[in-house]
Amino acid sequence: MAFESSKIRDIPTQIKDKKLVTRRRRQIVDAAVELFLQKGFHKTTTRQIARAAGISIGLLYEYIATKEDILFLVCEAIHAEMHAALTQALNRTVDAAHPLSEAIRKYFLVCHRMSDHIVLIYQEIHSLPSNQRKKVLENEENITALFIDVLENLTAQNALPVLEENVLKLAAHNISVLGHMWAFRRWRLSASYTIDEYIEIQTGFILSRYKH
Amino acid sequence: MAFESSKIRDIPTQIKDKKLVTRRRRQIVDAAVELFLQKGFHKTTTRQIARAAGISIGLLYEYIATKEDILFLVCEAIHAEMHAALTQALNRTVDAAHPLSEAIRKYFLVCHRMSDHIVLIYQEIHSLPSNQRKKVLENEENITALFIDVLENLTAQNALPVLEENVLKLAAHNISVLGHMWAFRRWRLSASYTIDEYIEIQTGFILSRYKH
DNA sequence: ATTATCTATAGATCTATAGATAATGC
DNA sequence: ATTATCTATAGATCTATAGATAATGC
Repeated sequence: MAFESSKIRDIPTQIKDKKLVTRRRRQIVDAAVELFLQKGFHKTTTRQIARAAGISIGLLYEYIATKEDILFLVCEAIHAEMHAALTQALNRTVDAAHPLSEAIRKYFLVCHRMSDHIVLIYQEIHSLPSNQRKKVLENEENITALFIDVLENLTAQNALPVLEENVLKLAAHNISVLGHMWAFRRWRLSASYTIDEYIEIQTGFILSRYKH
Repeated sequence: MAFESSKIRDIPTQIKDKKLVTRRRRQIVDAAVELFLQKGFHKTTTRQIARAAGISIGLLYEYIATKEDILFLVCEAIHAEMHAALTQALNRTVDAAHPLSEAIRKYFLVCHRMSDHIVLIYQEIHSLPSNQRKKVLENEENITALFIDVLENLTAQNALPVLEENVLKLAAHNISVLGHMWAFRRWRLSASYTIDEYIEIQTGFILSRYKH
C-alpha cells in the first residue's frame, strides 16, 4: 500500500528540499509498514527499514530523529488512508435507501481491507512518546467524529429517531469499535462469518437501537 | 494485585520443589505485571524484573527459559483472574430480576477494575511466540464462551427470545468487546461517561436487540 | 550429596552519529 | 559552495549462561 503524504508534519529534518523530504519519507513509511506488520516495531531494526527503503542508515537519520518518529509517521499514514477512504465512501451514501446501513457497510469494508494496519495501531501506540501518542489518538477520535456527524445529520433529516446526545455519541463509538473488532478478532470470527455476514448481523444490532 | 497460580503450566524449569516453583513464579509475575504496565514488555529488562521480584538474574532464569515466558505467565495470570472474577460474579446473577443486565454489569465492572491489564494483553500478545499466543487467545475465547452460555441458558428458560445461533454468538462477542472498549478508550470515554453511565447506555444497546 | 541461589560476564545486538564522499545548481 | 548521501563505528544496552557459593535434608 502506498501512503499519502499529506500528514507528514512536525518532524524536523536537515534536508532542505521539501519535495524530497516528502518522497523519502513515503519510501521510509512504506518500507516500515511492511516490516512492522511482519515482525512488529521492536523487532524491526532501523537498518532493516533503511535497506527496505533503499537508502543507507545514515540517510535515514537525516529524515527522522528517532526510531519512534518512524512509527509515528506510520500511524499517521494509516489514519490518513482510513480517513480518506471513509470520507470518500460516506459522501456516496447520502442518497442510499438506508444511509446508515450503507455507511456502516462501507466502514466495515475499510476495516476489513485494513485489518492488519488497525491491529498494528492498537499494538504499537504505546511505544510512542506521549505527545505523538496523543496525536494518534486524536486521529482516531476524528474517525469516530465522522460517525457522530452521520448520525446527527440523519437525525436532523428525521431519518432516525432522536437519541440523547450521550447515547448518540456512544453509538458512534460502538460502530467504530465493532469495525475494529473484525480486525482484532478475525482469527476467530472469520471461522464462523464471512465479512458480509458479519456486516449484516452487526448492522442488525446497531439499528435495533433505533427500531422502537 | 496478587495473582493465582493455578494456570502456571507448561513452562519447564530445573527446580525440583513444585511449591517453590509456584511461589517464585508468582513473585516473578507480580513484579513483571507492574513493570509491564508502567513501561511495556520491551522496555522492561529481565534484570529489572529479577530485582523487583527480589531474586537474582541468574535465579530468574532457573524458573523461565526466555523473557517471553514471563510475558506468557503474565497473560495467563490476568486471564485466570478475569475468569475467576467472572464465573463467581455470574453465579450470583442467576436469580436477579434482569439476569442479562446483571451479567453485563458485573462483567463491565471487572473490565473497569482490570482496564490496564486488558490493554496490556491487546498490546503485547503479538510479542509472544505463536504457540503461547494461541493459548492466550484460547483463554480469551473462554471468556466469550461464558457469555454464550449465559445467553443460551436464558433463551432455554424463555427469558430471552430465540436468536439464530450465529447471531447469539456474535452478541456474546459484542458484550465481551464492549467491555474491553471501556478499557482501551477510557482516555476518551471517561471524560463523557462514568462507568455506571457507560454500563447503562451499553446495556440499552445490547438489550434493544431483544426487544422487538 | 543435592538443590537453590548468586556473581560476573560472554556474546550479540542496535540506535544514532561523525566524518568522508558524491551529486547538484549557480 | 551547498546539499544529499554513504561507510564505518562509538557507545550503550540486554539476554542468557557458566561457574562459584550457600542452603537443605538425609
